[in-house]
Amino acid sequence: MLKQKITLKHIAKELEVSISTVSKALKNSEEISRDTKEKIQAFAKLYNYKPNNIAISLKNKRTKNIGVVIPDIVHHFFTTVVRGIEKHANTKGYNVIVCLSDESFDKEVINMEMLANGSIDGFIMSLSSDTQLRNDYNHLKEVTEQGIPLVLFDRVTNAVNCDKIIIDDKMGAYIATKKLIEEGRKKIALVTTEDYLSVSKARTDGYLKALNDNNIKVDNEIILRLPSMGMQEELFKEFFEKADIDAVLCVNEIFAIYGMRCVKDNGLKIPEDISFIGFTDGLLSKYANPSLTAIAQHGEKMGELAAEMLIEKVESEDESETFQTKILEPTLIERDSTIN
Amino acid sequence: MLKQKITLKHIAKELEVSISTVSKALKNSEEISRDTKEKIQAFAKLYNYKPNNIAISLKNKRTKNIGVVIPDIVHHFFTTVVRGIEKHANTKGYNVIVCLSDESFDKEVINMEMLANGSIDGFIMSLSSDTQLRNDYNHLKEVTEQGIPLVLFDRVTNAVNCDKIIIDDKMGAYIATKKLIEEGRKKIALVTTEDYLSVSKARTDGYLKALNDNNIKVDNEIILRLPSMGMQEELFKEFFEKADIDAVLCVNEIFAIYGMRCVKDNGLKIPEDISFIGFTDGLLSKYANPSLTAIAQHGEKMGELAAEMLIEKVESEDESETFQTKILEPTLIERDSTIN
DNA sequence: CAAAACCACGAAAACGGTTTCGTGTTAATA
DNA sequence: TATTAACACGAAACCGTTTTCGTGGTTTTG
Repeated sequence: MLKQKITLKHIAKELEVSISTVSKALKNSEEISRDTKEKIQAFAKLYNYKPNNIAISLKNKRTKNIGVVIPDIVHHFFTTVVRGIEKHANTKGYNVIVCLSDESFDKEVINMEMLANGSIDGFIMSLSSDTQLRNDYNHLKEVTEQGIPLVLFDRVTNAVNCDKIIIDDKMGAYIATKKLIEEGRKKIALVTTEDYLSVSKARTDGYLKALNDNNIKVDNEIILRLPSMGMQEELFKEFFEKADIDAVLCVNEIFAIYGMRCVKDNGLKIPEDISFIGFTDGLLSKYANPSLTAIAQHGEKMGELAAEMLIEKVESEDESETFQTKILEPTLIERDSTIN
Repeated sequence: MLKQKITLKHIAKELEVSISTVSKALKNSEEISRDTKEKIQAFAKLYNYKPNNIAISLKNKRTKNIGVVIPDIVHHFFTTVVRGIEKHANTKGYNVIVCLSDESFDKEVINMEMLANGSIDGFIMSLSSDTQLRNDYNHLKEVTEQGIPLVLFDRVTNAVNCDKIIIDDKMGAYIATKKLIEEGRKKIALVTTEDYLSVSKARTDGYLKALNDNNIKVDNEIILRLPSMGMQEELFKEFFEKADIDAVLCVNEIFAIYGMRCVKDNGLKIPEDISFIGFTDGLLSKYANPSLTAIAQHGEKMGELAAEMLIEKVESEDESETFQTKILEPTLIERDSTIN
């Protein structure tokens, strides 16, 4: 016994007026007489009429949907970004369609093609590692060529002309390294991933610059480059056993937490003997023991800004192809893994 | 210089055939001659024709979108569920629209009303705490009365007739408590939230039952009920200073991590002096120090199953109103915060 | 009192597809 | 050769809106 959704046609038939009259009456058009409008509006309210979004989308060529394509959602940073996007989108009456590329190029392409066929008004995305590795961005270019606005965040590329929003990863690594140097650390290790991830590269650069600026010689022996995001426990243990270091900068939380555990197992005290700073101020940093001094990425704000930039483009009439790249400043959150 | 999306109409005009012929040709209809089909298909391929999703949705009254409404996304459990949903939905050609209720009744209502007007084929949701507190489920009933399939997960209610999927929280608390008892613990504390959250209540029940089954008297002095999800540090410290306990069961990770820190500050050793078990096996449990023995909720599987149940209902023709409640079994993941 | 202006509403096209039904042409049958 | 069947395609309705344009009836104006 379903309460079928009521349409303009139903109302029109019931009230013996035309569909156009109903449509206009519900929009409070001046064309329609007071009496008729009241009658129609009352009827619509009584039967809880709500216009069909799909029909409106078809007519307006506007879906009020934003497509968000990210590599992973079980990842604190991306999650906070999604929250930021959703938050802003919601206030503007937009819904968020989330697609996961799972770090795979193919999935990224499929998801985008799917959504690009009318399902969304614009994209917000962060590149999969696979995509960055292949260096193939044709799927992004196709989308922008069709006039669909695109905002890239965090993992971006120069190969595509669109709005971008990143945090200054180089600066983040720089201030983190500087902090360690100011503590008096001389042998600062870096734990990172291989360079094809744009962010890892930038962070490494910041680390190197800080060392150079402070006349500390770079020692490749105390830079650990992990082949992928997966944890390689042996590599870790081995590194921390033989490395002669008094501070560690890690490009993510998990590396930092894991590193801290290794050095504690080796009998070192944090932060007395060795300091740690990790990227991405997430749950782990906050609740680690000792709590981890971290570089905050401000994911939520990033999401909000991305949504704002996108919706602005979506709703603006002018087709001018001017794109901006916003750079957010990271913040050092001092906790117990460094000396205050 | 935009490459406008090509439509059937464009193809029809260009090839001087009717729109219907183009439509049929692209579906490889027997009605159309081999020659014409080849010509049309070649042309469509060349210009990369893809049908407009919105138009198809309007015609079919099927959007191939699933609406997911959850209280929060920056929460490991919900995140894993979303991943599970997305994973299954993706294989079935569905997209996932994520809406956050932010634990607010009003937002939950608004989001559902928004999506219910044709944007989605069905809902997967977990109730906001506000909704559970008010005990008002009319927005859910309206949706189901309109014939929109609904699957409730984790935070569910008996007040609504629909498919549900939960984990056996009572059992989870029971096996956790039992594990602690088997370790020889006698004074097992419980750290929980107030009972209006269905899951907290079930977990408390399991805890109580395990104590009863093992003839341990319930001591209300060692049960800490926090008013909300927000951390109340003082309450924590106070509790752990005065409580005479040798084990702790916490209804979430954060409570457990924080509790562990408190008792360590008090000079106790984990797990020698006191054991900890926490609910929701997330990142924190894995990377805590010591790592936290936890009750795994299997969020991803839950999401997959929810999506499966929903899509089944969406695609099934029969209108039979038979609903099922699936109950997943939680698992104890033993780590270093308990004695093996 | 005829012409112009206004009012209140309906018809129809449009958005981009799918699908049913009809129809003109050719080929097979009686 | 007349009849019928098969073939290949087009017209039109439909999904639920919005919006432009037209029109019959009433009111104002000259």
